[in-house]
Amino acid sequence: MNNVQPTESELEILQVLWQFKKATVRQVHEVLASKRDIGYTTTLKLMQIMTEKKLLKRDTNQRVHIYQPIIGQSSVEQSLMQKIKKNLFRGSTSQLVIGALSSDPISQSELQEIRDYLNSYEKTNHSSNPPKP
Amino acid sequence: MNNVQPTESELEILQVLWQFKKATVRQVHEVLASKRDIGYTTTLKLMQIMTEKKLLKRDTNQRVHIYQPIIGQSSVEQSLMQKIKKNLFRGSTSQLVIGALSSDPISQSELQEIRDYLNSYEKTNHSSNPPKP
DNA sequence: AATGTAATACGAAAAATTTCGTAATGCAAG
DNA sequence: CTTGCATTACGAAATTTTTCGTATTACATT
Repeated sequence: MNNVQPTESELEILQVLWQFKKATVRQVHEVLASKRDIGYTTTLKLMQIMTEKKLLKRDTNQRVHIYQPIIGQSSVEQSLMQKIKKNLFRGSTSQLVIGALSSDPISQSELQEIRDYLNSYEKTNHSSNPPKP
Repeated sequence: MNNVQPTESELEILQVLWQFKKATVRQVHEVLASKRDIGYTTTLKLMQIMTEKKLLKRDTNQRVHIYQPIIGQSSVEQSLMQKIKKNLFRGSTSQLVIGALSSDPISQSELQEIRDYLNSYEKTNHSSNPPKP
């Protein structure tokens, strides 16, 4: 369940489904339509294609189909970040992180969140010279 | 010089040019071709299109044209990271950073690099409650 | 000057993604 | 039952991105 590369539009839809857990086409469409110009059948078609691609599954027992994401948010995050790291930061995780940090001003509380994460990371991971690809 | 969204292939080419500072089509092509199957004229055409789009500039004084990137690596990094943050991390910078961190194991030295960055960041930026979009 | 080589120019095909029109279907209200 | 409405199914157009074939041009070698 690794190298998933949803398209731009597919990501929009996954976003909604990750949040809602499950939803009808109409529900998803309403969210998309609130953000940009898009027709209902476009949303429908996309979700149908995503179902073929096994990005989503659907329950067709009811007249109104219920869709659910199959792939998890974190696995998509992972592969997207890996790709960016590879394509833009020459494979350097620290550069990627620093790039993320400089993408915007950040609040003290967010800063603290990150420090906490770093600390916990260090505790659970003692390998002083981890693998290089 | 902000919202640049190079395509996948365009990014490959920018990568090379950011590294080389300037290069001919052949030089760029050789790098791409070492990584994947691609024809010379494909590389050429891409670079010509990128020149039209003002992603690159070229010196046509010589028979062999010399290309240079117009957009900087950091501005592309910025807009890419912004986009991912928005589309995948619901706008949270700290989540983005944590996502970057968990994209792979990280070495002590890289970890230190990040801590250093955080420290310097805190020193130069005293706003305790920065803007939210 | 003629020829061979390597470069650019250009158009268009191929592939991938996004969009939507139209038809078919099932359900509910009258 | 029939009409109206909201849904899904489906095909294909439109758009964007990638790819490459062919033509043209400039230069170096002979």
